[in-house]
Amino acid sequence: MSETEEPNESLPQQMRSFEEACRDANLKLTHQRLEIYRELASATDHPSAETLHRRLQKAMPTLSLDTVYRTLATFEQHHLIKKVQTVDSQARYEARMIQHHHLICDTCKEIMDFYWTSFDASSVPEDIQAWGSIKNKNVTLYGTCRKCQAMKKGGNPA
Amino acid sequence: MSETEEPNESLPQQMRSFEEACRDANLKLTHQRLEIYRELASATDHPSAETLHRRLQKAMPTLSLDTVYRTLATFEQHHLIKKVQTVDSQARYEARMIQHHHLICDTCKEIMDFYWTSFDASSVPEDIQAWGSIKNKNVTLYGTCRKCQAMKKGGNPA
DNA sequence: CTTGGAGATAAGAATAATTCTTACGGTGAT
DNA sequence: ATCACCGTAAGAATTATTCTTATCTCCAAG
Repeated sequence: MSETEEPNESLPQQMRSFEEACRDANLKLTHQRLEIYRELASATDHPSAETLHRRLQKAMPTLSLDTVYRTLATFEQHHLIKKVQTVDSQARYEARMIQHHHLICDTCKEIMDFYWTSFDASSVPEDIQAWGSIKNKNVTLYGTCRKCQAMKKGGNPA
Repeated sequence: MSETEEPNESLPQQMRSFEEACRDANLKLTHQRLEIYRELASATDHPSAETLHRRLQKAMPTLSLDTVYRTLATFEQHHLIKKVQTVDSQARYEARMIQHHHLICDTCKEIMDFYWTSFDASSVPEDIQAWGSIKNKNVTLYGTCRKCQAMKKGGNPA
Protein backbone atom coordinates (compact mmCIF):
# COMPACT_ATOMS: atom_id res chain seq x y z
CA MET A 1 0.00 0.00 0.00
CA SER A 2 2.90 2.34 0.67
CA GLU A 3 4.67 0.92 -2.37
CA THR A 4 3.67 3.83 -4.56
CA GLU A 5 2.85 6.46 -1.97
CA GLU A 6 4.06 9.97 -2.62
CA PRO A 7 6.67 11.29 -0.22
CA ASN A 8 5.44 14.80 0.37
CA GLU A 9 7.27 18.04 0.79
CA SER A 10 5.39 21.30 0.97
CA LEU A 11 6.18 24.07 -1.50
CA PRO A 12 7.36 26.57 1.18
CA GLN A 13 9.60 23.82 2.58
CA GLN A 14 10.94 23.07 -0.89
CA MET A 15 11.56 26.80 -1.50
CA ARG A 16 13.58 27.04 1.69
CA SER A 17 15.74 24.06 0.70
CA PHE A 18 16.20 25.67 -2.69
CA GLU A 19 17.29 29.01 -1.24
CA GLU A 20 19.75 27.28 1.01
CA ALA A 21 21.13 25.25 -1.89
CA CYS A 22 21.57 28.42 -3.93
CA ARG A 23 23.51 30.09 -1.15
CA ASP A 24 25.71 27.01 -0.83
CA ALA A 25 26.33 27.10 -4.57
CA ASN A 26 27.00 30.85 -4.58
CA LEU A 27 24.00 31.52 -6.79
CA LYS A 28 22.39 34.87 -6.18
CA LEU A 29 18.76 34.75 -5.13
CA THR A 30 17.23 36.88 -7.80
CA HIS A 31 13.54 37.43 -8.24
CA GLN A 32 13.66 35.65 -11.60
CA ARG A 33 15.39 32.57 -10.22
CA LEU A 34 12.98 32.28 -7.31
CA GLU A 35 9.93 32.62 -9.52
CA ILE A 36 11.19 30.21 -12.18
CA TYR A 37 11.96 27.64 -9.52
CA ARG A 38 8.62 28.17 -7.77
CA GLU A 39 6.74 27.77 -11.03
CA LEU A 40 8.59 24.56 -11.91
CA ALA A 41 8.24 23.14 -8.40
CA SER A 42 4.48 23.81 -8.45
CA ALA A 43 3.95 22.23 -11.86
CA THR A 44 3.10 18.55 -12.10
CA ASP A 45 3.42 18.33 -15.87
CA HIS A 46 7.16 18.52 -16.48
CA PRO A 47 7.00 21.75 -18.48
CA SER A 48 9.37 22.96 -21.19
CA ALA A 49 11.26 26.26 -20.97
CA GLU A 50 8.72 27.82 -23.27
CA THR A 51 5.76 26.61 -21.21
CA LEU A 52 7.30 27.99 -18.04
CA HIS A 53 8.00 31.28 -19.77
CA ARG A 54 4.40 31.53 -20.94
CA ARG A 55 3.07 30.84 -17.44
CA LEU A 56 5.42 33.33 -15.81
CA GLN A 57 4.83 36.16 -18.25
CA LYS A 58 1.48 37.01 -16.70
CA ALA A 59 3.20 37.97 -13.46
CA MET A 60 6.54 39.04 -14.97
CA PRO A 61 5.93 40.63 -18.37
CA THR A 62 9.57 41.54 -18.99
CA LEU A 63 11.00 38.09 -18.26
CA SER A 64 12.81 36.90 -21.36
CA LEU A 65 12.69 33.36 -22.70
CA ASP A 66 16.47 33.37 -22.71
CA THR A 67 16.55 33.95 -18.98
CA VAL A 68 14.30 30.94 -18.49
CA TYR A 69 16.62 28.78 -20.60
CA ARG A 70 19.73 30.14 -18.92
CA THR A 71 18.30 29.80 -15.46
CA LEU A 72 17.10 26.24 -16.01
CA ALA A 73 20.54 25.33 -17.36
CA THR A 74 22.17 26.87 -14.30
CA PHE A 75 19.84 24.99 -11.96
CA GLU A 76 20.55 21.76 -13.77
CA GLN A 77 24.31 22.21 -13.54
CA HIS A 78 23.93 22.60 -9.80
CA HIS A 79 21.63 19.56 -9.59
CA LEU A 80 18.73 21.63 -8.32
CA ILE A 81 16.43 20.38 -11.09
CA LYS A 82 16.55 17.68 -13.76
CA LYS A 83 16.03 17.52 -17.47
CA VAL A 84 13.50 14.82 -18.27
CA GLN A 85 14.38 12.29 -20.97
CA THR A 86 11.91 12.54 -23.82
CA VAL A 87 11.76 12.10 -27.56
CA ASP A 88 10.20 15.56 -27.95
CA SER A 89 12.21 18.29 -29.60
CA GLN A 90 11.67 20.61 -26.64
CA ALA A 91 13.48 19.75 -23.44
CA ARG A 92 11.30 19.31 -20.37
CA TYR A 93 12.18 19.83 -16.72
CA GLU A 94 11.23 18.76 -13.21
CA ALA A 95 12.13 20.04 -9.75
CA ARG A 96 11.47 16.75 -7.99
CA MET A 97 14.89 15.41 -7.08
CA ILE A 98 13.90 12.43 -4.94
CA GLN A 99 13.93 8.97 -6.51
CA HIS A 100 10.87 8.45 -8.68
CA HIS A 101 9.77 7.02 -12.01
CA HIS A 102 7.69 8.14 -14.97
CA LEU A 103 4.44 7.10 -16.56
CA ILE A 104 3.94 8.44 -20.08
CA CYS A 105 0.61 8.43 -21.89
CA ASP A 106 1.11 7.59 -25.55
CA THR A 107 -1.92 9.66 -26.49
CA CYS A 108 -1.83 12.93 -24.54
CA LYS A 109 1.96 12.64 -23.91
CA GLU A 110 1.44 13.65 -20.29
CA ILE A 111 4.25 12.58 -17.97
CA MET A 112 3.24 11.47 -14.46
CA ASP A 113 5.52 10.75 -11.54
CA PHE A 114 5.19 7.58 -9.53
CA TYR A 115 7.04 5.80 -6.75
CA TRP A 116 8.09 2.16 -6.55
CA THR A 117 10.06 1.48 -3.42
CA SER A 118 10.40 -2.28 -3.91
CA PHE A 119 11.97 -1.73 -7.32
CA ASP A 120 14.29 0.92 -5.90
CA ALA A 121 15.43 -1.52 -3.23
CA SER A 122 15.96 -4.44 -5.62
CA SER A 123 19.27 -5.11 -7.30
CA VAL A 124 20.01 -5.31 -11.01
CA PRO A 125 21.12 -8.50 -12.82
CA GLU A 126 24.62 -9.61 -11.85
CA ASP A 127 25.99 -9.43 -15.38
CA ILE A 128 25.48 -5.69 -15.36
CA GLN A 129 28.26 -5.30 -12.85
CA ALA A 130 30.71 -6.29 -15.57
CA TRP A 131 29.72 -3.09 -17.39
CA GLY A 132 30.56 -0.75 -14.52
CA SER A 133 28.99 0.77 -11.42
CA ILE A 134 25.32 1.73 -11.37
CA LYS A 135 24.34 4.96 -9.68
CA ASN A 136 20.69 5.25 -10.61
CA LYS A 137 17.84 3.07 -11.81
CA ASN A 138 14.81 4.51 -13.53
CA VAL A 139 11.67 2.93 -14.90
CA THR A 140 9.52 4.47 -17.60
CA LEU A 141 6.10 2.97 -18.18
CA TYR A 142 4.26 3.67 -21.42
CA GLY A 143 0.56 3.24 -21.88
CA THR A 144 -2.74 5.04 -22.20
CA CYS A 145 -4.21 6.98 -19.31
CA ARG A 146 -7.86 6.57 -18.26
CA LYS A 147 -8.83 9.93 -19.73
CA CYS A 148 -7.50 9.01 -23.18
CA GLN A 149 -8.96 5.51 -23.01
CA ALA A 150 -12.38 7.03 -22.37
CA MET A 151 -11.98 9.47 -25.27
CA LYS A 152 -11.10 6.66 -27.65
CA LYS A 153 -14.02 4.46 -26.65
CA GLY A 154 -16.62 7.21 -26.67
CA GLY A 155 -15.14 8.86 -29.73
CA ASN A 156 -13.85 12.39 -29.48
CA PRO A 157 -16.78 14.85 -29.60
CA ALA A 158 -14.57 17.83 -30.48
CA MET B 1 22.42 -16.89 -16.36
CA SER B 2 20.09 -16.36 -19.30
CA GLU B 3 18.60 -13.39 -17.47
CA THR B 4 20.58 -10.88 -19.51
CA GLU B 5 21.51 -12.95 -22.52
CA GLU B 6 21.22 -11.30 -25.90
CA PRO B 7 18.60 -12.73 -28.25
CA ASN B 8 20.47 -12.81 -31.52
CA GLU B 9 19.33 -12.07 -35.05
CA SER B 10 21.84 -11.93 -37.87
CA LEU B 11 22.09 -8.80 -39.99
CA PRO B 12 21.05 -10.53 -43.26
CA GLN B 13 18.07 -12.00 -41.43
CA GLN B 14 17.17 -8.58 -40.05
CA MET B 15 17.51 -7.03 -43.53
CA ARG B 16 15.09 -9.58 -44.94
CA SER B 17 12.52 -8.85 -42.21
CA PHE B 18 12.99 -5.15 -42.92
CA GLU B 19 12.43 -5.55 -46.66
CA GLU B 20 9.31 -7.57 -46.03
CA ALA B 21 8.00 -4.98 -43.57
CA CYS B 22 8.62 -2.23 -46.15
CA ARG B 23 6.66 -4.10 -48.78
CA ASP B 24 3.83 -4.62 -46.29
CA ALA B 25 3.84 -0.91 -45.53
CA ASN B 26 4.02 0.07 -49.21
CA LEU B 27 7.40 1.67 -48.77
CA LYS B 28 9.59 1.46 -51.84
CA LEU B 29 12.89 -0.30 -51.34
CA THR B 30 15.26 2.43 -52.40
CA HIS B 31 19.01 2.17 -52.19
CA GLN B 32 19.06 5.02 -49.63
CA ARG B 33 16.52 3.36 -47.35
CA LEU B 34 18.29 0.02 -47.45
CA GLU B 35 21.66 1.56 -46.67
CA ILE B 36 20.37 3.84 -43.91
CA TYR B 37 18.63 0.88 -42.29
CA ARG B 38 21.66 -1.37 -42.67
CA GLU B 39 23.91 1.25 -41.12
CA LEU B 40 21.59 1.76 -38.16
CA ALA B 41 21.04 -1.96 -37.66
CA SER B 42 24.81 -2.58 -37.65
CA ALA B 43 25.53 0.21 -35.17
CA THR B 44 25.60 -0.55 -31.47
CA ASP B 45 25.86 3.06 -30.33
CA HIS B 46 22.39 4.50 -31.00
CA PRO B 47 23.60 7.07 -33.54
CA SER B 48 22.03 10.41 -34.38
CA ALA B 49 20.88 11.34 -37.89
CA GLU B 50 24.03 13.35 -38.36
CA THR B 51 26.27 10.49 -37.24
CA LEU B 52 24.58 8.09 -39.63
CA HIS B 53 24.91 10.61 -42.44
CA ARG B 54 28.61 11.02 -41.75
CA ARG B 55 29.17 7.27 -41.77
CA LEU B 56 27.19 6.74 -44.96
CA GLN B 57 28.76 9.57 -46.92
CA LYS B 58 31.92 7.60 -47.56
CA ALA B 59 29.97 5.08 -49.59
CA MET B 60 27.21 7.44 -50.80
CA PRO B 61 28.67 10.91 -51.32
CA THR B 62 25.46 12.43 -52.66
CA LEU B 63 23.24 11.27 -49.79
CA SER B 64 21.72 14.36 -48.20
CA LEU B 65 21.32 14.85 -44.47
CA ASP B 66 17.68 15.66 -45.10
CA THR B 67 17.14 12.23 -46.62
CA VAL B 68 18.56 10.65 -43.50
CA TYR B 69 16.20 12.69 -41.31
CA ARG B 70 13.22 12.03 -43.57
CA THR B 71 13.96 8.33 -43.88
CA LEU B 72 14.42 7.84 -40.15
CA ALA B 73 11.13 9.64 -39.54
CA THR B 74 9.40 7.39 -42.08
CA PHE B 75 10.86 4.26 -40.49
CA GLU B 76 9.77 5.43 -37.06
CA GLN B 77 6.21 6.11 -38.22
CA HIS B 78 6.05 2.56 -39.48
CA HIS B 79 7.56 1.20 -36.25
CA LEU B 80 10.61 -0.15 -38.05
CA ILE B 81 12.99 1.73 -35.75
CA LYS B 82 12.75 3.70 -32.51
CA LYS B 83 13.81 7.09 -31.30
CA VAL B 84 15.77 6.71 -28.09
CA GLN B 85 14.82 8.93 -25.16
CA THR B 86 17.72 11.14 -24.23
CA VAL B 87 18.43 14.58 -22.84
CA ASP B 88 20.75 15.34 -25.78
CA SER B 89 19.72 17.98 -28.27
CA GLN B 90 20.22 15.58 -31.17
CA ALA B 91 17.75 12.73 -31.48
CA ARG B 92 19.22 9.24 -31.46
CA TYR B 93 17.89 6.06 -33.03
CA GLU B 94 18.00 2.28 -32.75
CA ALA B 95 16.85 -0.54 -35.01
CA ARG B 96 16.47 -3.09 -32.22
CA MET B 97 12.74 -3.54 -31.78
CA ILE B 98 12.69 -6.42 -29.30
CA GLN B 99 12.17 -5.67 -25.62
CA HIS B 100 15.37 -4.38 -24.05
CA HIS B 101 16.67 -1.76 -21.66
CA HIS B 102 19.40 0.86 -21.61
CA LEU B 103 22.57 1.46 -19.68
CA ILE B 104 23.94 4.99 -19.98
CA CYS B 105 27.44 5.99 -18.95
CA ASP B 106 27.39 9.41 -17.28
CA THR B 107 30.91 10.10 -18.51
CA CYS B 108 31.20 8.98 -22.13
CA LYS B 109 27.40 9.14 -22.66
CA GLU B 110 27.49 5.80 -24.46
CA ILE B 111 24.17 3.96 -24.49
CA MET B 112 24.32 0.15 -24.17
CA ASP B 113 21.47 -2.30 -24.59
CA PHE B 114 20.77 -4.99 -22.05
CA TYR B 115 18.13 -7.63 -21.37
CA TRP B 116 16.29 -8.36 -18.15
CA THR B 117 13.72 -11.07 -18.62
CA SER B 118 12.66 -11.37 -14.98
CA PHE B 119 11.85 -7.66 -14.89
CA ASP B 120 9.96 -7.92 -18.18
CA ALA B 121 7.87 -10.75 -16.73
CA SER B 122 7.13 -8.99 -13.43
CA SER B 123 4.10 -6.82 -12.91
CA VAL B 124 3.97 -3.17 -11.91
CA PRO B 125 2.51 -1.91 -8.60
CA GLU B 126 -1.26 -2.31 -8.37
CA ASP B 127 -1.94 1.38 -7.88
CA ILE B 128 -0.62 2.06 -11.36
CA GLN B 129 -3.62 0.33 -12.84
CA ALA B 130 -5.75 3.22 -11.63
CA TRP B 131 -3.81 5.45 -14.02
CA GLY B 132 -4.58 3.42 -17.16
CA SER B 133 -3.26 0.47 -19.12
CA ILE B 134 0.47 -0.15 -19.40
CA LYS B 135 1.83 -1.27 -22.76
CA ASN B 136 5.54 -1.13 -22.16
CA LYS B 137 8.03 -1.06 -19.31
CA ASN B 138 11.54 0.24 -19.72
CA VAL B 139 14.44 0.53 -17.35
CA THR B 140 17.31 2.96 -17.76
CA LEU B 141 20.37 2.46 -15.61
CA TYR B 142 22.85 5.29 -15.15
CA GLY B 143 26.39 4.84 -14.00
CA THR B 144 29.98 4.81 -15.08
CA CYS B 145 31.34 2.17 -17.42
CA ARG B 146 34.58 0.29 -16.69
CA LYS B 147 36.46 2.20 -19.37
CA CYS B 148 35.61 5.58 -17.83
CA GLN B 149 36.23 4.33 -14.29
CA ALA B 150 39.72 3.30 -15.34
CA MET B 151 40.38 6.66 -16.99
CA LYS B 152 39.35 8.53 -13.84
CA LYS B 153 41.53 6.44 -11.54
CA GLY B 154 44.61 6.43 -13.72
CA GLY B 155 44.12 9.99 -14.87
CA ASN B 156 43.65 10.76 -18.53
CA PRO B 157 47.00 10.50 -20.36
CA ALA B 158 45.76 12.43 -23.40
C1' DC C 1 12.05 -4.66 -71.81
C1' DT C 2 9.83 -0.13 -72.17
C1' DT C 3 6.88 3.20 -69.99
C1' DG C 4 3.86 5.82 -66.75
C1' DG C 5 2.99 7.53 -62.51
C1' DA C 6 3.35 7.42 -57.55
C1' DG C 7 6.36 8.25 -54.44
C1' DA C 8 11.43 9.30 -53.13
C1' DT C 9 15.51 12.24 -53.45
C1' DA C 10 18.82 16.45 -53.57
C1' DA C 11 19.58 21.14 -52.88
C1' DG C 12 18.74 25.09 -50.90
C1' DA C 13 15.63 27.84 -48.21
C1' DA C 14 12.93 28.05 -44.04
C1' DT C 15 11.65 27.17 -39.27
C1' DA C 16 12.16 25.87 -34.40
C1' DA C 17 14.88 25.39 -30.32
C1' DT C 18 18.52 26.98 -27.90
C1' DT C 19 22.65 29.81 -26.98
C1' DC C 20 25.80 33.83 -27.46
C1' DT C 21 27.01 38.92 -27.23
C1' DT C 22 26.72 43.18 -25.31
C1' DA C 23 25.24 46.81 -22.50
C1' DC C 24 22.77 47.72 -18.49
C1' DG C 25 21.04 47.01 -13.81
C1' DG C 26 20.45 44.80 -9.23
C1' DT C 27 22.69 42.35 -5.12
C1' DG C 28 25.09 42.09 -1.19
C1' DA C 29 29.74 42.74 1.00
C1' DT C 30 31.97 46.58 2.81
C1' DA D 1 25.78 54.62 0.53
C1' DT D 2 29.19 52.56 -2.77
C1' DC D 3 31.36 49.33 -5.73
C1' DA D 4 32.55 45.08 -7.96
C1' DC D 5 30.49 41.25 -9.60
C1' DC D 6 27.19 38.60 -11.44
C1' DG D 7 22.54 38.25 -13.67
C1' DT D 8 19.35 40.03 -17.00
C1' DA D 9 17.11 41.73 -21.43
C1' DA D 10 17.23 42.25 -26.22
C1' DG D 11 18.55 41.03 -30.35
C1' DA D 12 21.70 38.42 -33.17
C1' DA D 13 23.67 33.90 -33.99
C1' DT D 14 23.85 28.77 -33.96
C1' DT D 15 22.25 24.25 -34.19
C1' DA D 16 18.85 20.78 -35.26
C1' DT D 17 15.29 19.70 -38.07
C1' DT D 18 11.78 20.32 -41.73
C1' DC D 19 9.74 22.32 -45.98
C1' DT D 20 9.63 23.41 -51.10
C1' DT D 21 10.37 22.34 -55.56
C1' DA D 22 12.27 20.23 -59.47
C1' DT D 23 14.13 15.96 -60.75
C1' DC D 24 14.76 11.12 -60.47
C1' DT D 25 13.85 6.12 -59.29
C1' DC D 26 11.16 2.09 -58.40
C1' DC D 27 8.07 -1.21 -59.99
C1' DA D 28 3.65 -2.77 -62.02
C1' DA D 29 1.34 -3.17 -66.44
C1' DG D 30 1.69 -3.37 -71.25
